[in-house]
Amino acid sequence: MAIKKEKVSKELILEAARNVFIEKGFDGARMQQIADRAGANKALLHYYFSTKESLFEDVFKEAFSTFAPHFHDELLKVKSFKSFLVFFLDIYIKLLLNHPYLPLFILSELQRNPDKLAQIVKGIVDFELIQQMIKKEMDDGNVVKMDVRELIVNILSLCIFPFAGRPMMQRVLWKNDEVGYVNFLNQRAESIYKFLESTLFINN
Amino acid sequence: MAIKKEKVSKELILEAARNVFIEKGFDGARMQQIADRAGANKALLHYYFSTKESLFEDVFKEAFSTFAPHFHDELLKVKSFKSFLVFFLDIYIKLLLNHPYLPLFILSELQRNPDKLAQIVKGIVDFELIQQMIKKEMDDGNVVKMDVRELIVNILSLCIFPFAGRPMMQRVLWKNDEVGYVNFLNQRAESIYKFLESTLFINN
DNA sequence: AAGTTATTTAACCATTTGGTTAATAAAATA
DNA sequence: TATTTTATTAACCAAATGGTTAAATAACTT
Repeated sequence: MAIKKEKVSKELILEAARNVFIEKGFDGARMQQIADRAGANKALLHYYFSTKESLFEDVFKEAFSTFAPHFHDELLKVKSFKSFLVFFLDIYIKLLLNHPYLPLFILSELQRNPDKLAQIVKGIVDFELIQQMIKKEMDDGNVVKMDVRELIVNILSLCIFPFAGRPMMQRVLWKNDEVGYVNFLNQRAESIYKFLESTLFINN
Repeated sequence: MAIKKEKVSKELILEAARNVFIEKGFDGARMQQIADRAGANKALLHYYFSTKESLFEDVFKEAFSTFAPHFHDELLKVKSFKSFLVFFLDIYIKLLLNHPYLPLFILSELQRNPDKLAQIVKGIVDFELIQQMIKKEMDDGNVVKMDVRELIVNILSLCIFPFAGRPMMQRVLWKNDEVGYVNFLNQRAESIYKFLESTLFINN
């Protein structure tokens, strides 16, 4: 049986690199494995992306952009923090369901190489507008007063940890029942909202 | 200046291995670096711990035992979920403050090698008693009714994520102000309690 | 079609890495 | 003290790994 030869290109390599790096991390990833998964010769990786570091940086930057919450347009359209929260939880949990390995990948690579990688992704994420918006809602008496950054960390904790901590949580709390855990994750946006509702909102 | 020769032993090697593995992960760790940091010859690592894998497993098991919440005695002594929560947050956040790199280490290694490592740490962590206790408190009307496992995940999220997500959170929300972030972490036990109080407890 | 450029590959290469060996030094034991 | 066991080391080794090179093939240009 002849080996089916497909078009090999920069994009196929990037795609393979994404998979391998996110699965194994920078240190665990092998250029040969990326080449194999792309159906390409290893030298071709160096032809398009000069070094492993450089290829990784491309992957990381893109991954970070995906993972980092973006607020631009929806922030402006929305009329209260309450509806923002509903909206945000919906899209962000959906995103994590589509990219469940991103959190741990981003966080561990960032920890292993904080300065260099932070440099690479500088300016991609910006919480300024959100912070202002929440602050205003607190001043207006719609949201319970607390440290805004703390509130954001709490919300992100509740979103991200179930994905990042899955290898542990699923085992010890769901007795390794994958279906059950996926159900839990699928409900996550609503669960978080319900959980937070009574804590956060005044005049409800 | 003569090089000071100290006693080199199994414990020094383990100590060095702990540091290096937790800092770099299994794939990023180098036996030579562990040897150097222990002030020992590389062959000595293989004398005491036969392979890198085996040395890593020892380190991982110990690290997991430290990281995993333990409930034994305090669970029995405590009279309500409310006081349990106060107690738990205090000791667990203190533990994380003392071992801030553990969460990301455990979680990423567990994700890279779930089955093997889960096998190694099987039985170390057990949430059964806690779940029963919380369930009873819900039935008694002291705690708001919800899925118990979900509640536990929420609490652990709020505890662990600020540490695991520090490389990202500190930059984007604290503008890389280390002192500010450490303050935040130091307050964490109280903050979490205050945040949860209004959500969780009935008749307060 | 001829010439030029871009893509792709097989074969190498130097370095790093986990691991081994055989010999030495230090303790323990008799 | 003599001997046996334990601890420690320098020197190696084979495999793996990121990276290079020079040649071949395919794709454009003219």
